[in-house]
Amino acid sequence: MHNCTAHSDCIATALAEAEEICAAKDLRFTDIRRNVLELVWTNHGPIKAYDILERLDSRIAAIKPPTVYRALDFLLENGLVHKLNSLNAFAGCSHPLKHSECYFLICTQCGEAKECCNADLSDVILGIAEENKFRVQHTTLEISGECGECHSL
Amino acid sequence: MHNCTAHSDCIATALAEAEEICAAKDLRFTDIRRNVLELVWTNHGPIKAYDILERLDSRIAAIKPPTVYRALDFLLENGLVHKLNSLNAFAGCSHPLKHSECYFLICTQCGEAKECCNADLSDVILGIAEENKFRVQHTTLEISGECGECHSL
DNA sequence: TATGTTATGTTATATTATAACACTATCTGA
DNA sequence: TCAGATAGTGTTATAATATAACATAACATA
Repeated sequence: MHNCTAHSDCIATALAEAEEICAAKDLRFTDIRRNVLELVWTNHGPIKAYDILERLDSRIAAIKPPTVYRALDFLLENGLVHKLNSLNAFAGCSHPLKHSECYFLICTQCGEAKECCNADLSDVILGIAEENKFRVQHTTLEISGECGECHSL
Repeated sequence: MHNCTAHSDCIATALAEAEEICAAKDLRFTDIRRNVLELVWTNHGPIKAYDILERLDSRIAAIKPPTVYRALDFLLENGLVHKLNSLNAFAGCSHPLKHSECYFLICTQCGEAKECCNADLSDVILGIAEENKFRVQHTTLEISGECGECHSL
Protein backbone atom coordinates (compact mmCIF):
# COMPACT_ATOMS: atom_id res chain seq x y z
CA MET A 1 0.00 0.00 0.00
CA HIS A 2 1.28 3.46 -0.82
CA ASN A 3 2.53 5.83 1.85
CA CYS A 4 2.70 3.47 4.72
CA THR A 5 6.18 2.88 5.95
CA ALA A 6 5.46 1.25 9.27
CA HIS A 7 2.14 -0.41 8.86
CA SER A 8 2.25 -2.35 12.12
CA ASP A 9 2.28 1.04 13.80
CA CYS A 10 -0.95 2.18 12.27
CA ILE A 11 -2.66 -1.03 13.29
CA ALA A 12 -1.44 -0.63 16.85
CA THR A 13 -2.46 3.01 16.90
CA ALA A 14 -5.92 2.26 15.57
CA LEU A 15 -6.46 -0.47 18.14
CA ALA A 16 -5.25 1.67 21.00
CA GLU A 17 -7.48 4.50 19.90
CA ALA A 18 -10.46 2.19 19.65
CA GLU A 19 -9.73 0.88 23.10
CA GLU A 20 -9.70 4.39 24.48
CA ILE A 21 -12.89 5.43 22.75
CA CYS A 22 -14.72 2.36 23.97
CA ALA A 23 -13.49 2.86 27.49
CA ALA A 24 -14.58 6.48 27.43
CA LYS A 25 -18.01 5.58 26.10
CA ASP A 26 -18.39 2.58 28.37
CA LEU A 27 -18.57 0.19 25.46
CA ARG A 28 -17.28 -3.35 25.45
CA PHE A 29 -14.36 -3.79 23.12
CA THR A 30 -14.59 -7.55 23.07
CA ASP A 31 -12.19 -10.04 21.58
CA ILE A 32 -14.23 -10.47 18.46
CA ARG A 33 -14.58 -6.75 17.92
CA ARG A 34 -10.88 -6.24 18.43
CA ASN A 35 -10.03 -9.06 16.06
CA VAL A 36 -12.34 -7.73 13.37
CA LEU A 37 -10.97 -4.20 13.69
CA GLU A 38 -7.45 -5.55 13.59
CA LEU A 39 -8.17 -7.45 10.39
CA VAL A 40 -9.73 -4.38 8.84
CA TRP A 41 -6.55 -2.49 9.54
CA THR A 42 -4.22 -5.34 8.67
CA ASN A 43 -5.60 -5.37 5.22
CA HIS A 44 -5.03 -1.63 4.97
CA GLY A 45 -7.50 -1.32 2.22
CA PRO A 46 -11.16 -2.17 2.05
CA ILE A 47 -11.90 -5.70 3.20
CA LYS A 48 -15.03 -7.73 2.66
CA ALA A 49 -17.09 -9.31 5.40
CA TYR A 50 -16.50 -12.82 4.16
CA ASP A 51 -12.76 -12.25 3.91
CA ILE A 52 -12.80 -11.23 7.54
CA LEU A 53 -14.78 -14.35 8.26
CA GLU A 54 -12.25 -16.53 6.51
CA ARG A 55 -9.27 -15.00 8.23
CA LEU A 56 -10.89 -15.06 11.64
CA ASP A 57 -11.67 -18.70 11.19
CA SER A 58 -8.05 -19.56 11.75
CA ARG A 59 -8.07 -17.73 15.06
CA ILE A 60 -11.53 -18.49 16.37
CA ALA A 61 -13.02 -21.85 15.57
CA ALA A 62 -16.03 -22.05 13.30
CA ILE A 63 -16.99 -18.42 13.27
CA LYS A 64 -20.22 -17.60 11.43
CA PRO A 65 -21.40 -14.63 9.33
CA PRO A 66 -23.67 -13.07 11.96
CA THR A 67 -20.77 -12.79 14.36
CA VAL A 68 -18.73 -10.84 11.85
CA TYR A 69 -21.62 -8.61 10.82
CA ARG A 70 -22.43 -7.86 14.43
CA ALA A 71 -18.89 -6.81 15.12
CA LEU A 72 -18.89 -4.68 11.98
CA ASP A 73 -22.18 -3.09 13.01
CA PHE A 74 -20.71 -2.20 16.35
CA LEU A 75 -17.62 -0.69 14.75
CA LEU A 76 -19.72 1.21 12.22
CA GLU A 77 -22.07 2.58 14.84
CA ASN A 78 -19.18 3.85 16.85
CA GLY A 79 -17.38 5.39 13.94
CA LEU A 80 -14.42 3.03 14.04
CA VAL A 81 -14.91 1.73 10.51
CA HIS A 82 -16.63 2.93 7.37
CA LYS A 83 -18.61 0.92 4.90
CA LEU A 84 -17.79 1.44 1.25
CA ASN A 85 -21.12 0.73 -0.33
CA SER A 86 -19.85 0.72 -3.86
CA LEU A 87 -17.51 -2.14 -2.96
CA ASN A 88 -19.48 -3.89 -0.24
CA ALA A 89 -16.38 -3.57 1.83
CA PHE A 90 -15.18 -2.05 5.06
CA ALA A 91 -12.27 0.21 5.92
CA GLY A 92 -10.90 1.48 9.19
CA CYS A 93 -11.61 5.07 10.09
CA SER A 94 -8.33 6.87 10.53
CA HIS A 95 -9.72 9.66 12.67
CA PRO A 96 -12.60 8.28 14.69
CA LEU A 97 -14.78 10.84 16.46
CA LYS A 98 -13.36 13.67 14.42
CA HIS A 99 -15.17 13.16 11.15
CA SER A 100 -18.58 14.35 10.16
CA GLU A 101 -18.40 14.01 6.42
CA CYS A 102 -15.74 11.71 5.05
CA TYR A 103 -15.11 10.71 1.51
CA PHE A 104 -13.05 8.05 -0.15
CA LEU A 105 -10.82 8.13 -3.18
CA ILE A 106 -10.94 4.57 -4.41
CA CYS A 107 -8.32 3.50 -6.90
CA THR A 108 -9.63 0.93 -9.34
CA GLN A 109 -6.05 -0.13 -10.13
CA CYS A 110 -4.39 -0.76 -6.80
CA GLY A 111 -7.50 -0.96 -4.65
CA GLU A 112 -6.37 1.69 -2.22
CA ALA A 113 -9.16 3.67 -0.59
CA LYS A 114 -7.91 6.94 0.76
CA GLU A 115 -10.08 8.40 3.45
CA CYS A 116 -10.22 12.16 3.59
CA CYS A 117 -12.14 14.98 5.11
CA ASN A 118 -12.62 18.35 3.57
CA ALA A 119 -14.22 21.39 5.10
CA ASP A 120 -15.38 22.79 1.75
CA LEU A 121 -17.12 19.56 1.02
CA SER A 122 -18.87 19.58 4.36
CA ASP A 123 -19.94 23.14 3.73
CA VAL A 124 -21.37 22.34 0.32
CA ILE A 125 -23.28 19.38 1.70
CA LEU A 126 -24.56 21.50 4.55
CA GLY A 127 -25.69 24.11 2.04
CA ILE A 128 -27.45 21.53 -0.10
CA ALA A 129 -29.24 20.18 2.94
CA GLU A 130 -30.38 23.60 4.03
CA GLU A 131 -31.55 24.50 0.56
CA ASN A 132 -33.66 21.36 0.51
CA LYS A 133 -34.80 21.55 4.12
CA PHE A 134 -33.21 18.19 4.59
CA ARG A 135 -31.98 16.82 7.91
CA VAL A 136 -28.80 14.92 7.21
CA GLN A 137 -28.22 11.73 9.13
CA HIS A 138 -25.48 10.13 7.12
CA THR A 139 -23.44 10.92 4.06
CA THR A 140 -21.54 8.58 1.83
CA LEU A 141 -19.25 9.88 -0.89
CA GLU A 142 -17.13 7.52 -2.92
CA ILE A 143 -14.98 8.74 -5.75
CA SER A 144 -13.53 6.00 -7.87
CA GLY A 145 -10.82 6.38 -10.45
CA GLU A 146 -7.07 6.11 -10.70
CA CYS A 147 -4.73 7.34 -8.00
CA GLY A 148 -1.61 9.35 -8.71
CA GLU A 149 0.73 6.47 -7.96
CA CYS A 150 -1.04 4.25 -10.44
CA HIS A 151 -1.36 6.51 -13.44
CA SER A 152 2.16 7.81 -13.12
CA LEU A 153 3.58 4.32 -13.62
CA MET B 1 -44.42 10.89 -4.07
CA HIS B 2 -43.92 14.55 -3.28
CA ASN B 3 -43.96 17.17 -6.00
CA CYS B 4 -45.19 15.09 -8.85
CA THR B 5 -48.57 16.16 -10.08
CA ALA B 6 -48.70 14.30 -13.35
CA HIS B 7 -46.52 11.31 -12.89
CA SER B 8 -47.52 9.56 -16.09
CA ASP B 9 -46.00 12.53 -17.85
CA CYS B 10 -42.59 12.08 -16.33
CA ILE B 11 -42.58 8.42 -17.27
CA ALA B 12 -43.47 9.26 -20.85
CA THR B 13 -40.89 12.02 -20.98
CA ALA B 14 -38.17 9.78 -19.59
CA LEU B 15 -38.95 7.06 -22.08
CA ALA B 16 -39.06 9.45 -25.01
CA GLU B 17 -35.76 10.96 -23.95
CA ALA B 18 -34.18 7.53 -23.63
CA GLU B 19 -35.45 6.63 -27.07
CA GLU B 20 -33.86 9.74 -28.53
CA ILE B 21 -30.55 9.21 -26.80
CA CYS B 22 -30.34 5.61 -27.93
CA ALA B 23 -31.22 6.54 -31.48
CA ALA B 24 -28.57 9.24 -31.48
CA LYS B 25 -25.93 6.89 -30.13
CA ASP B 26 -27.01 4.00 -32.32
CA LEU B 27 -27.94 1.87 -29.35
CA ARG B 28 -30.73 -0.65 -29.29
CA PHE B 29 -33.51 0.37 -26.96
CA THR B 30 -35.04 -3.07 -26.82
CA ASP B 31 -38.32 -4.13 -25.27
CA ILE B 32 -36.68 -5.39 -22.14
CA ARG B 33 -34.64 -2.25 -21.67
CA ARG B 34 -37.70 -0.10 -22.22
CA ASN B 35 -39.74 -2.17 -19.81
CA VAL B 36 -37.08 -1.98 -17.13
CA LEU B 37 -36.67 1.76 -17.54
CA GLU B 38 -40.41 2.20 -17.43
CA LEU B 39 -40.64 0.26 -14.19
CA VAL B 40 -37.83 2.28 -12.68
CA TRP B 41 -39.79 5.42 -13.46
CA THR B 42 -43.16 3.99 -12.55
CA ASN B 43 -41.95 3.38 -9.08
CA HIS B 44 -40.72 6.96 -8.94
CA GLY B 45 -38.38 6.17 -6.15
CA PRO B 46 -35.52 3.72 -5.93
CA ILE B 47 -36.51 0.23 -7.00
CA LYS B 48 -34.68 -3.02 -6.39
CA ALA B 49 -33.59 -5.41 -9.08
CA TYR B 50 -35.72 -8.24 -7.77
CA ASP B 51 -38.77 -6.00 -7.58
CA ILE B 52 -38.26 -5.19 -11.23
CA LEU B 53 -37.93 -8.89 -11.87
CA GLU B 54 -41.18 -9.62 -10.11
CA ARG B 55 -43.14 -6.91 -11.88
CA LEU B 56 -41.73 -7.77 -15.26
CA ASP B 57 -42.69 -11.35 -14.73
CA SER B 58 -46.31 -10.46 -15.28
CA ARG B 59 -45.46 -8.92 -18.64
CA ILE B 60 -42.75 -11.22 -19.91
CA ALA B 61 -42.99 -14.85 -18.98
CA ALA B 62 -40.38 -16.37 -16.70
CA ILE B 63 -37.86 -13.61 -16.78
CA LYS B 64 -34.60 -14.36 -14.94
CA PRO B 65 -32.18 -12.23 -12.89
CA PRO B 66 -29.44 -11.92 -15.54
CA THR B 67 -31.92 -10.37 -17.94
CA VAL B 68 -32.82 -7.67 -15.49
CA TYR B 69 -29.24 -7.00 -14.48
CA ARG B 70 -28.17 -6.78 -18.11
CA ALA B 71 -30.84 -4.23 -18.84
CA LEU B 72 -29.86 -2.27 -15.75
CA ASP B 73 -26.20 -2.41 -16.79
CA PHE B 74 -27.12 -1.00 -20.16
CA LEU B 75 -29.15 1.78 -18.61
CA LEU B 76 -26.40 2.55 -16.10
CA GLU B 77 -23.70 2.63 -18.74
CA ASN B 78 -25.68 5.04 -20.80
CA GLY B 79 -26.56 7.31 -17.94
CA LEU B 80 -30.26 6.58 -17.99
CA VAL B 81 -30.41 5.28 -14.45
CA HIS B 82 -28.33 5.60 -11.31
CA LYS B 83 -27.50 2.97 -8.80
CA LEU B 84 -27.96 3.88 -5.17
CA ASN B 85 -25.35 1.74 -3.53
CA SER B 86 -26.47 2.41 -0.02
CA LEU B 87 -29.87 0.92 -0.86
CA ASN B 88 -28.95 -1.62 -3.53
CA ALA B 89 -31.56 0.08 -5.65
CA PHE B 90 -31.92 1.91 -8.92
CA ALA B 91 -33.45 5.24 -9.85
CA GLY B 92 -34.09 6.92 -13.17
CA CYS B 93 -31.81 9.77 -14.13
CA SER B 94 -33.90 12.87 -14.64
CA HIS B 95 -31.39 14.64 -16.82
CA PRO B 96 -29.46 12.06 -18.80
CA LEU B 97 -26.37 13.30 -20.62
CA LYS B 98 -26.30 16.51 -18.63
CA HIS B 99 -24.96 15.30 -15.33
CA SER B 100 -21.37 14.81 -14.36
CA GLU B 101 -21.66 14.64 -10.60
CA CYS B 102 -25.07 13.88 -9.21
CA TYR B 103 -26.06 13.36 -5.66
CA PHE B 104 -29.12 11.97 -3.94
CA LEU B 105 -31.04 13.12 -0.93
CA ILE B 106 -32.59 9.94 0.37
CA CYS B 107 -35.39 10.27 2.88
CA THR B 108 -35.40 7.44 5.38
CA GLN B 109 -39.05 8.17 6.17
CA CYS B 110 -40.84 8.31 2.84
CA GLY B 111 -38.19 6.64 0.72
CA GLU B 112 -37.98 9.47 -1.78
CA ALA B 113 -34.60 9.89 -3.45
CA LYS B 114 -34.21 13.35 -4.85
CA GLU B 115 -31.61 13.57 -7.56
CA CYS B 116 -29.74 16.85 -7.79
CA CYS B 117 -26.73 18.43 -9.37
CA ASN B 118 -24.74 21.21 -7.89
CA ALA B 119 -21.92 23.14 -9.47
CA ASP B 120 -20.23 23.90 -6.14
CA LEU B 121 -20.17 20.24 -5.33
CA SER B 122 -18.62 19.38 -8.67
CA ASP B 123 -16.02 22.05 -8.10
CA VAL B 124 -15.11 20.76 -4.68
CA ILE B 125 -14.79 17.22 -5.97
CA LEU B 126 -12.68 18.43 -8.85
CA GLY B 127 -10.48 20.27 -6.40
CA ILE B 128 -10.10 17.22 -4.20
CA ALA B 129 -9.16 15.13 -7.20
CA GLU B 130 -6.56 17.61 -8.35
CA GLU B 131 -5.08 17.93 -4.89
CA ASN B 132 -4.67 14.16 -4.78
CA LYS B 133 -3.60 13.73 -8.40
CA PHE B 134 -6.58 11.49 -8.79
CA ARG B 135 -8.32 10.79 -12.10
CA VAL B 136 -12.01 10.59 -11.36
CA GLN B 137 -14.02 8.00 -13.21
CA HIS B 138 -17.17 7.89 -11.19
CA THR B 139 -18.59 9.60 -8.16
CA THR B 140 -21.35 8.48 -5.91
CA LEU B 141 -22.77 10.72 -3.22
CA GLU B 142 -25.72 9.66 -1.15
CA ILE B 143 -27.05 11.79 1.65
CA SER B 144 -29.60 10.09 3.81
CA GLY B 145 -31.82 11.73 6.37
CA GLU B 146 -35.25 13.25 6.62
CA CYS B 147 -36.77 15.35 3.88
CA GLY B 148 -38.62 18.61 4.51
CA GLU B 149 -42.02 17.13 3.81
CA CYS B 150 -41.48 14.39 6.33
CA HIS B 151 -40.12 16.30 9.29
CA SER B 152 -42.65 19.08 8.93
CA LEU B 153 -45.50 16.65 9.51
C1' DT C 1 -27.49 -16.04 -47.48
C1' DA C 2 -23.40 -16.41 -44.84
C1' DT C 3 -21.14 -14.11 -41.14
C1' DG C 4 -20.20 -11.42 -37.23
C1' DT C 5 -22.12 -9.01 -33.52
C1' DT C 6 -25.31 -7.89 -30.04
C1' DA C 7 -29.02 -9.34 -27.20
C1' DT C 8 -31.55 -12.71 -24.70
C1' DG C 9 -32.60 -17.40 -22.56
C1' DT C 10 -31.28 -20.68 -19.18
C1' DT C 11 -29.07 -23.18 -15.48
C1' DA C 12 -26.47 -22.97 -11.84
C1' DT C 13 -24.11 -20.83 -8.31
C1' DA C 14 -21.51 -17.07 -5.98
C1' DT C 15 -21.73 -13.30 -2.86
C1' DT C 16 -23.65 -10.46 0.67
C1' DA C 17 -26.59 -10.11 4.66
C1' DT C 18 -30.13 -11.12 8.23
C1' DA C 19 -33.96 -13.55 11.07
C1' DA C 20 -34.81 -16.16 14.89
C1' DC C 21 -33.89 -18.45 18.84
C1' DA C 22 -30.64 -20.54 22.34
C1' DC C 23 -27.00 -19.81 25.36
C1' DT C 24 -23.29 -17.25 27.95
C1' DA C 25 -21.06 -13.41 30.13
C1' DT C 26 -21.24 -9.19 32.53
C1' DC C 27 -23.37 -5.77 35.34
C1' DT C 28 -26.45 -4.02 38.96
C1' DG C 29 -28.83 -3.66 42.96
C1' DA C 30 -31.04 -5.93 46.89
C1' DT D 1 -23.71 -13.33 46.73
C1' DC D 2 -27.16 -14.26 44.07
C1' DA D 3 -31.40 -12.88 41.15
C1' DG D 4 -32.66 -10.50 37.40
C1' DA D 5 -31.62 -7.52 33.58
C1' DT D 6 -28.92 -6.51 29.67
C1' DA D 7 -25.52 -7.18 26.22
C1' DG D 8 -22.91 -10.29 23.57
C1' DT D 9 -22.19 -14.60 21.11
C1' DG D 10 -23.39 -19.31 19.05
C1' DT D 11 -26.03 -21.68 15.71
C1' DT D 12 -29.15 -22.92 12.06
C1' DA D 13 -31.37 -21.58 8.39
C1' DT D 14 -32.49 -18.69 4.78
C1' DA D 15 -33.13 -14.17 2.46
C1' DA D 16 -31.44 -10.86 -0.78
C1' DT D 17 -28.28 -9.43 -4.28
C1' DA D 18 -25.52 -10.54 -8.23
C1' DT D 19 -22.84 -13.07 -11.79
C1' DA D 20 -20.52 -17.02 -14.58
C1' DA D 21 -20.96 -19.76 -18.36
C1' DC D 22 -22.84 -21.47 -22.20
C1' DA D 23 -26.86 -21.92 -25.60
C1' DT D 24 -29.91 -19.64 -28.72
C1' DA D 25 -32.07 -15.86 -31.19
C1' DA D 26 -32.27 -11.34 -33.50
C1' DC D 27 -30.18 -8.01 -36.21
C1' DA D 28 -26.90 -5.85 -39.38
C1' DT D 29 -24.30 -5.99 -43.39
C1' DA D 30 -21.40 -7.63 -46.95
